[in-house]
Amino acid sequence: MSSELEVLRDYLQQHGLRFTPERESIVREIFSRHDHFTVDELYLGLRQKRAISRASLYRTIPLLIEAGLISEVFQDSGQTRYEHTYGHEHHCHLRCQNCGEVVEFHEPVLDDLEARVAAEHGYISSGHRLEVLGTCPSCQKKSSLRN
Amino acid sequence: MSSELEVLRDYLQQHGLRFTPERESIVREIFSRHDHFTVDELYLGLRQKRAISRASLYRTIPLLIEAGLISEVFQDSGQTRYEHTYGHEHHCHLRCQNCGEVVEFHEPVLDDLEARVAAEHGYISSGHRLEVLGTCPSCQKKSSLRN
DNA sequence: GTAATTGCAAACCGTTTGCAAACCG
DNA sequence: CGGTTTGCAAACGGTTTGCAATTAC
Repeated sequence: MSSELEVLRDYLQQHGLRFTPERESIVREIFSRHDHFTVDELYLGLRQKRAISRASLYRTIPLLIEAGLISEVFQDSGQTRYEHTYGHEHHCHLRCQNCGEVVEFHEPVLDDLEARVAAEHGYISSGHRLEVLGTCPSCQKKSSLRN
Repeated sequence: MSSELEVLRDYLQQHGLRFTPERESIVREIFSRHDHFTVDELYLGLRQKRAISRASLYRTIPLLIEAGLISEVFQDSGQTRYEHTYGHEHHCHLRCQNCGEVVEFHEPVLDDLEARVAAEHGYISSGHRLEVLGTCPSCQKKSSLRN
């Protein structure tokens, strides 16, 4: 069981890339937060510790995805949101269309369904993304007050 | 059972909006194609019949989504892809990460799962989006040839 | 008649890229 | 030392918006 930094180091080495302090800081920052972040939020969070350009963030993110450390979660009004996934059980998202609140849930059934659907069409599956949309309890209250 | 144009007309009327020839053409074009289109593809398709500005397309699409005629399918290298959904059974997508091929499939289990997951968190659900990712048969062959 | 809609062109904004200096191995 | 990485600023491309003319109702 290796840490995210070891995963990064190994990935870089295997691809003839370099382990730089910038890349280390980015991974540290990403694994210190537990939210669905945008590149800009990451930039602002990092800025307090070490100045890193947005360009480097944009260049690093594809590497981290390739290395299996993070993944795209969804699009939020034009911006992509990411989460760290390495070391975490796969999960899906339940999102309130009104306020944007996100709840994570785990449904083992989906793994079987993924494999079955893929097989039925001759595909080899490599993952799935399920988003359930709805209205959260507190937004339900708010809208019932308005009526 | 009403047609897509009637749905459009009703939606517009109920919201104090106008039924224009442009909006009619857009809906006709969308329901004449059976693919996952981008705004630009729609623009090029329409252009042959009636010139409509991209601005009008961008302004009309949110209305059609609100009216329940179309929905976003997924992001494809920066562009949003849509499909017409009115009159069609809800389905999900199996996508090849290599060539982008998309297969649609229907899994009734997901409707139950959607309702159950939502209920468990006090949500009222309004839909779900599941994307299964993998490698299609023909891309599997290609990659086995390379090795 | 009057408010909604259209097309145009400019603005917007997240993301990508060319380049020269800095730096990892 | 050589090739990679960085930061900067400019470019890019999809989408949004202000405005004046047009049009649905």
